[in-house]
Amino acid sequence: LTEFFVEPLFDLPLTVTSGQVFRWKRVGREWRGADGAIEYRYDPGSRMLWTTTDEISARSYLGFIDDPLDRAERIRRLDPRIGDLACAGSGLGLMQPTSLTETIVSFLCSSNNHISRITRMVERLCDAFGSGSMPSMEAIGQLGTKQLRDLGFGYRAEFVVEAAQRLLTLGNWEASLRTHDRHGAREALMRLKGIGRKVADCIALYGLGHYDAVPVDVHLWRAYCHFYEPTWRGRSLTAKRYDAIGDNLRDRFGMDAGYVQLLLYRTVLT
DNA sequence: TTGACACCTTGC
DNA sequence: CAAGGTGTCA
Repeated sequence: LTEFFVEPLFDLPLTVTSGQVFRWKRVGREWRGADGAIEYRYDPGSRMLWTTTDEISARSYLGFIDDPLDRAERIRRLDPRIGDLACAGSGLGLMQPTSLTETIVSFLCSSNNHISRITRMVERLCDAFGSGSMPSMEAIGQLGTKQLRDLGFGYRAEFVVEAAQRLLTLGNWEASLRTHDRHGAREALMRLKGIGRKVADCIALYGLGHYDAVPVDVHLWRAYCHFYEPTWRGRSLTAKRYDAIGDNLRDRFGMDAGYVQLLLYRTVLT
């Protein structure tokens, strides 16, 4: 049981509501969140964070870094327009959840879906096991697709169960995924039904720590067209254009590419 | 390589 | 009627 003070520069509510994780919610005056079996509570008034893990791990999870202004300045130097967003949003953290199972399940649920429903689906899955925490991949692999449909997963029920079963055939699937580099991880993940480029890149960025992964959703597509490729406005997001966007942002921002993606996404979000 | 379409639910 | 896409098929 750990309690610590969160620096004023870090914006926890902004960070945990930015679509990187889905099990945070406001309860009265405070915020409560969960990552796998780890629990969090935060009081915005006192800026105190309470957690069942240790402070180092909690800060890593939240994407807290010591030099957010340096990162913002670094980005501003590479592209002043994006840098202005970075300076304004320097309290936004790039999260690193420890539960890879939760990240995979969450983003499997994210396709063609609302954040509010993604949250409901993940919460219901956790509640279905009584513990209230994310079940193991083994437990998920043993679920029936009907059970998940009853929990509101819709057609993604098949994706989740099949993905779990496929991963489990790897034997030590988590260690296996973590040995890959960014591209290798994406290739491996995309072999699973229900995981395309976008979902694979989300898992690589948030779940596997590949900070140069660039998930491209419809919001980032619009923002990218606005800033970098006006001729693409109104066109469709093809696989080729998708990969060109990631390559370009990596050329421009290097290992900050994933964070730039988050900034742009968060900015466009209502 | 590109575009078109269906797909479970739910929130607006 | 669209939502942080993906699979499938011309």
